[in-house]
Amino acid sequence: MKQATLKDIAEQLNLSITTVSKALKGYPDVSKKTRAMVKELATTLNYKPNAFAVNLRTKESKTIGLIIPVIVHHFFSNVIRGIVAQAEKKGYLVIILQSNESYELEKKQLDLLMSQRVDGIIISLANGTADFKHLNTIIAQNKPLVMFDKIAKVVQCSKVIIDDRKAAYMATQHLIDTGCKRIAHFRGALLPQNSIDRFLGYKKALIDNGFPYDPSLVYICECGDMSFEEGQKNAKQLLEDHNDVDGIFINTDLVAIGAMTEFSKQGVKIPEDISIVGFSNWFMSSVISPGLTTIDQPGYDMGKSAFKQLFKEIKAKKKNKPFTPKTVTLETALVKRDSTK
Amino acid sequence: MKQATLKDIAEQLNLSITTVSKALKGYPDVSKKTRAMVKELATTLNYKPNAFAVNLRTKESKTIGLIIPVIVHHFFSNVIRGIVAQAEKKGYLVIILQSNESYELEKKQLDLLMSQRVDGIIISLANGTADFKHLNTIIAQNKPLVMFDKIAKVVQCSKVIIDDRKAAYMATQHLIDTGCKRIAHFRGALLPQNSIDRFLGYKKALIDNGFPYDPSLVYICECGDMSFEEGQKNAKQLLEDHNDVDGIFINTDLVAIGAMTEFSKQGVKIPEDISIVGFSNWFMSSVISPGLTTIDQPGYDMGKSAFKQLFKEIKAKKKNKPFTPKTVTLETALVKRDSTK
DNA sequence: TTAACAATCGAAAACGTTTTCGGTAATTTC
DNA sequence: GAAATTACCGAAAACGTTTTCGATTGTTAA
Repeated sequence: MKQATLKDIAEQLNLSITTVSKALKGYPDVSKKTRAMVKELATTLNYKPNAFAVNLRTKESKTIGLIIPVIVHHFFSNVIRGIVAQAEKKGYLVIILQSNESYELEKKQLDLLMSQRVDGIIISLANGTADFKHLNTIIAQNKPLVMFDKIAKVVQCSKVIIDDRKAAYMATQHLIDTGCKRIAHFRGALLPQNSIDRFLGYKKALIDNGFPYDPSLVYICECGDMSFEEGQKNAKQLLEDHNDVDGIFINTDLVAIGAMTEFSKQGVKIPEDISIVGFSNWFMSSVISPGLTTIDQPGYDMGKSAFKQLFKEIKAKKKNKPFTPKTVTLETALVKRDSTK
Repeated sequence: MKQATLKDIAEQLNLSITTVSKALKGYPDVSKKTRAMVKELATTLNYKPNAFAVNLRTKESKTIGLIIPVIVHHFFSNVIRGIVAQAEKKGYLVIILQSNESYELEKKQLDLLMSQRVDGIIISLANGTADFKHLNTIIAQNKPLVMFDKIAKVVQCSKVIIDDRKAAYMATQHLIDTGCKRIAHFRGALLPQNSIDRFLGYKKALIDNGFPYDPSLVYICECGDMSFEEGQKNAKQLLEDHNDVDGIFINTDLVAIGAMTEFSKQGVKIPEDISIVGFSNWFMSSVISPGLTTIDQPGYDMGKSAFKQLFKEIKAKKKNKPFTPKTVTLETALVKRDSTK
């Protein structure tokens, strides 16, 4: 029992393929009787239009591609959820690819999506991506493209982001407001824009409050799979290097939790001895003890917003209307818990 | 600059579409000179075969569908990662849909995937799914189908599971071995097979060890979005109902963590007063304190295995070979941490 | 020289839709 | 009763591939 086609229905009812097609699509020039007949047979045969043929004919696939660095990640899986939910509302399917933070894979996957003729692409860049030719190729081919979170500012396409600098500023300011005098920062790798911006926000908050900026208080971690361990490692190092640090703004919750674990092990009390602010508001951060003060990064909303933006561009392209890229900046909020005073 | 087609290349080189196609696909009946010419122009034009046309012609999409109850979930996102990684190796793309634990949505999404003509489907059932007509329809249409984790035993298709009953038995036995005398169980909803099996494993371990089975020690939670809160609620209830319980086997890590939080709040010491064993081995469970003893549920491997199984069926179908459904059972292990003695 | 044979190419059909453009029959209008 | 209109239907082209089956050269064997 293979899938039924228009031809099958047409033959059984002694109609033409044309009429069957029009009956199913509600064209006005087919009588009520035949329309009913066709529709009935279609459901009993469990007819489903062949997407390949429809796509070939209409030149759209009702499918979009999504490339993200990692899937198993609270923030990104929330983004996926937002995109998938919104896409489904508009009748779109989502093909998900994981770049594994690799530039090479990212390139290949973009190619794959292009040959799959998806209607649009949403992407969050791999940490390793420093060259943007592959993205510009997509844009040159007039394929709608939206970047989110890990973006490249120089690429001319729509973007959905948070104001990392402002959020980091808020986080650092909160440490200052609660009495911290010497504030360290565990930052991410040098490349992705957000770890740069978060660092700059941290630095600016210090300077605006008349604190000296001390580079020796800034620790780098790659924030990859080993984030938790890197947090532990940096915490250990910090305790060896400095004995006067009383606050840390940490790039990511997971690193922060790693650091907290190390501090607990060494008898350093949080927040009495050291206050900590994380970034992302992972679910986990509300569950550990003490609860981690952090910046809420709205993953679901970013996904939703990214799809909405993409959808606009897809529609505009369909009507041959020009479209100027737009950058949407979502609000973040400081979530106060018990890791700060 | 739109995407190039075979026709474009053919016209520019004064060749037929046929020859261009054959040149690109390495047919032997095209001279080396023309083959080289064609390939060169193809790359400079950035030619990518139109997947719609290829699919329509070859009747396969190199795409599979995946339906899962929730995306933002440590176990499921690991499964996704396993499937996506394995699929990519074989040149397959994955369309992901989230059923939100809804039977109705699940049905619709299966329809969507069928009309999309995916080459096969991997699914983990929604909790609400008690009727399996929609699955049998897929099988009747001869579309490869693999179920994992939340399965329906009566549906005749390949399955990838763990031995929930055995794992639960192990968990309960561990509580008994470490000295617990009165052991409660927080179980999942009544429907999904695994919460039934875990319950049965718990019960059997009690009986095999000469413990009485006391239904009043079994608490139910839906294990949906509110899992953490349900864990808290059940813990509170348990403290009101019983003062002699010294061990709990809990259906899911997240519920377990909720319970632990509640116990800590009420001054109940873990594991001194009550020992706890969870299920799934979420990353979080290794990070909280005390660390949660739990059953490791190998999400990544399940995903990998599910795709491998599906791939076999797809290949078999292509060759018109019959295929008998196979059930793969993956091993689980008890991960001992500090929530048990 | 002719027949056989490679080597190289192309015409055409097919996959299943959608949509344009006519065509026929039935109905209405004058 | 002829003309105009409406209601209903179908032929055919197109979307971009893949693949079968010939067709046309030039080359070798008899």
